[in-house]
Amino acid sequence: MRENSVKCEIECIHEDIVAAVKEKLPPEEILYDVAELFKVFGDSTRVRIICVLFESEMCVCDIAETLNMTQSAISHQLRVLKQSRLVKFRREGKTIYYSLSDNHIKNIFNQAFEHVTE
Amino acid sequence: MRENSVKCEIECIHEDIVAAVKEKLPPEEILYDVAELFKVFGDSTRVRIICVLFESEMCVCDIAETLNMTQSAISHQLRVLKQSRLVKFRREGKTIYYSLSDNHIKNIFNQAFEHVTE
DNA sequence: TGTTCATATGAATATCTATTCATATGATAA
DNA sequence: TTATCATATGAATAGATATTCATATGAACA
Repeated sequence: MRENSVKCEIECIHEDIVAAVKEKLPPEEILYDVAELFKVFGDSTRVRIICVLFESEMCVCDIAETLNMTQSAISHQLRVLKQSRLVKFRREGKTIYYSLSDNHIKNIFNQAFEHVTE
Repeated sequence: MRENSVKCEIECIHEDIVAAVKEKLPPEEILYDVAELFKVFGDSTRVRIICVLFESEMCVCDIAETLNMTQSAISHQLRVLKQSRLVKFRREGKTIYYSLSDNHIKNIFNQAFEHVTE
């Protein structure tokens, strides 16, 4: 990866700063997990599903109807959210109701809303 | 899109809840922008660049060295961050120093760190 | 116990995007 | 004014992923 360096990497590196920052960086694994979390949030369908669930628990078909998408598309995305443990669900008769399972989500989204609306 | 509905969309929709939630949802455009923001955060290289910049402003080559990646790869990703106005830069001689341009980033990342480390 | 129906899923496709490689750009320093 | 070098960029490629379509699953209810 570093093999195709251009000249500046030989000339202009501030070794002391690089070393200091390297030491302060969170573990690789944590940074990877953070990116994975944001990746889940980085799709407008999932963002819309999450915002729907901020308002009310809902079954798959209601979410699909609300967002004007197919039941299948919503179900696939709910799976992604389930695998990330961002949503939970309960059964009532034949219907399965989905809801958010984490408090951080609201905080993260509030900050994001502030950012994009300022 | 709604044409290929399966039966439940005819049978099991709770029209009142759907209508109420639809009304409360933020505008489409805002939701789209939020997803776009998270999409930028949803890449481990960009997460690492941002975390580097939490510690110190840095030139492209220093970031590349710190993260053990090529100058080109970092430059491409810095462009994405610039276009989203998440980083700013200043020139000093031949060197260009990059830094974060927004306060919300730190808050959003702190929440994300809390989420993944709990 | 069999049927119904809300939900889940597998395969296919189309779109998007991160990195590499090679090279351009353009501000600085001489 | 020219040479240098830190940075930027275009094209190509490989890998990821969102949606669709068709169909499976399995809990509830009769």
